[in-house]
Amino acid sequence: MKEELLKHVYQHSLLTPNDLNNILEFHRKVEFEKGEFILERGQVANRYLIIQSGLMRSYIYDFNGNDVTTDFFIEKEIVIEVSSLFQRKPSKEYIQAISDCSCYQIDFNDFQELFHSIENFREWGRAWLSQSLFHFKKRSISIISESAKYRYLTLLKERPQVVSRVPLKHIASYLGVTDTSLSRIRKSIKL
Amino acid sequence: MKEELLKHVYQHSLLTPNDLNNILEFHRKVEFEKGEFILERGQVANRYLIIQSGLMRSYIYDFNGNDVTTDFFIEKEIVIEVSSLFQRKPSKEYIQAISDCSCYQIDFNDFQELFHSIENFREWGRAWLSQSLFHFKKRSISIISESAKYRYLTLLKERPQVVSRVPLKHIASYLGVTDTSLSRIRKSIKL
DNA sequence: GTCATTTCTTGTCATAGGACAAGTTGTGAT
DNA sequence: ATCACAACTTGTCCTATGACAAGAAATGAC
Repeated sequence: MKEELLKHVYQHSLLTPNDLNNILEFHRKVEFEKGEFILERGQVANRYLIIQSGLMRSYIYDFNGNDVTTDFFIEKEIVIEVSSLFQRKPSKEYIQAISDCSCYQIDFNDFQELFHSIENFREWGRAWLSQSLFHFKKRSISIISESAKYRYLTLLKERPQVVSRVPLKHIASYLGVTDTSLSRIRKSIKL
Repeated sequence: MKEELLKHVYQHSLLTPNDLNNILEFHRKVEFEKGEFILERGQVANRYLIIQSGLMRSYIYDFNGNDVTTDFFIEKEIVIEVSSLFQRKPSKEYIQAISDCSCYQIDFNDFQELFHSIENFREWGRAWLSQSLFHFKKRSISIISESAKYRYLTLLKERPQVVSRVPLKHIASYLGVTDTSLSRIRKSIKL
């Protein structure tokens, strides 16, 4: 189970079975209850997680004091606050479990050791970061140039698991609309 | 001149003078004329640049065929399309010189060699990528939760060089408003 | 210079989505 | 079962910004 999950996450054409086993060794199981914080504003992240079951979200308070969901994390995904973890600085974001979650965690120090000792692991890591950057670029463009309805339909298509399991208001803040508007968008789709 | 510029870009507490010299060796001067493309859609990026003088922008065509500016690059900044360069895949974006530019370039293969051989260089690289990710996250949040006027004022404060040297329409598409609106925003500020 | 093209401004009108408020439904705790 | 609270819906009204169009100003080519 652990092995299957982690191999899926770290699949990268160039990692040898040996490297992979070495990497897996450093992951240990952790559990979180619904509502629990994985990271809070002001803390320096010291690990990242891979979700085996459950659902999380990251969010931030904007200058009006509204909470804005920045991302969702579901099974087989990596839960990380990149800039806090890799720049060793206090997080602006919160990460919270939306449901009970069971995860594997790796500590920063162990990650560092692997990163600097396994060339193909850093290739994997860099590719992952690049992918993530691409994702956030796309998100900006989508907010700029697509209607709220279209953005919702896209999310529905690309992340149906998220849409069906997360409270509407969090989806709304992720999409950049009010919960009222999203409720109307849903209505207009059903009709 | 070269040395000063590149040392500024690669400043990272842990790089030794020796490492730094090693890195500088692989950078060579390149020039671009106004309007010239550094990268076009469909190409796989094979280098990145550091601008010594001049100004560039990256953009993408959204699904309506409008060009959306994704970023600006000025002196002392790194011009790169991360996901194309590090995932070795065709770029979705264009990068174009807005004015004549003189730059230093490093090829992907040389970068790879340095990246995998100098531990502190990869620390620098990872920190840079993390910072960049943070920047794009902030951008999404800003588009979601701030008014167009406020976003413009912020850009004006944080990147005055960009605002004063780039045609209004590119700034408008970067901010996610029409050029008409931005023109009105400018007017309202002057009054 | 002068012509063409691009950039920017301004006007009018339309509309997506916000603000606020009231209600309804759902869910969990005891 | 019932209470409290969170989640969602719906109504009314309002505003920031878009769409389109016409003109003015700046820029560049010859």
